[in-house]
Amino acid sequence: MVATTKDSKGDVRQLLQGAGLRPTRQRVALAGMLFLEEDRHIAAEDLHRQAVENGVPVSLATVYNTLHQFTEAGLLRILAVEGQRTYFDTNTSDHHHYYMEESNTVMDVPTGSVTVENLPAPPEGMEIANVDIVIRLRKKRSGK
Amino acid sequence: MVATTKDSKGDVRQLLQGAGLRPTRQRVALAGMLFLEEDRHIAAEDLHRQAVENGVPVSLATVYNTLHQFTEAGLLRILAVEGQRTYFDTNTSDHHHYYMEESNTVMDVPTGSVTVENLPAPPEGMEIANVDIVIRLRKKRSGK
DNA sequence: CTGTGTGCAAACTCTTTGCATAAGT
DNA sequence: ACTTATGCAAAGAGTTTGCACACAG
Repeated sequence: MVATTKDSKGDVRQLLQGAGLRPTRQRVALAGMLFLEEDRHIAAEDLHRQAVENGVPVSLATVYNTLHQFTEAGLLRILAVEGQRTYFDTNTSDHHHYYMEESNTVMDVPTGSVTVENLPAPPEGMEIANVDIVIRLRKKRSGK
Repeated sequence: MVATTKDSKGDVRQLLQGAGLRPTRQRVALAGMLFLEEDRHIAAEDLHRQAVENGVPVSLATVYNTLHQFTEAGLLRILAVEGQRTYFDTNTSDHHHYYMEESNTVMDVPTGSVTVENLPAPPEGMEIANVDIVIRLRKKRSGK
């Protein structure tokens, strides 16, 4: 193994190499921000801002490229929430989401807490790729 | 309550007036295309193209304005599907969708055929605005 | 008539792309 | 060295906006 300052950093490099991606500075840094923390739902601009704040010089175009490369490698998943922004989800397993319009925020619904029943058979010749559930939340208004 | 399939043109005018919208030519024409047919899932550009093909001169900006006005009036609903396009759904009742990436098409899931169980309580101070389920479909591969 | 709606084009946001330069192996 | 990734800026898609003119009531 390579002697690096942190185990986790080495793991990130392996993750990238396993996906056939060169572990460049930018990719290692972005992968670190994405995968060493809790599950995240993030748009390209947010990740770019965070990278710059963390002293990682990376261009927005590279962030977009990288996010798509990670998605193709199966490390990320694209989230379907309304609006023009594309959110990427670091949790690629089967789970669902809360979406808050006011704050433009996405949160995981605790795993296993929603079940879908009576899924109908899909149309002829098609199969279900996945099921996404978005629970849209609003501020509770008591006496407006 | 949405009167569905077979309204007359007069009903469309009433629909608009009931929503506080002047029944202008463009709005009557667009409403006709939207509400006199089966439930539709349509993007602004598609509706605009259809209008022009039908000999209704309307600008794209007006189509956008109108779609948003209809949405505010509760006649339409915005669909959350991935991608940068905004789809409007003429069926505002509780139902869910198939989405086919290959053809960029949205279809209704037959009403009542999906039930969601165990919906978790939303976070403090929030309430559920609605629940959207998108069932993503892909072509079945024979060897499965 | 009076006020609202429409059309046009420009502005805006998010995302992608082309090409020269920089970095990784 | 040789190849692939990055950065920049410009282009692209989709959507919104401002303002003069047109139309509905």
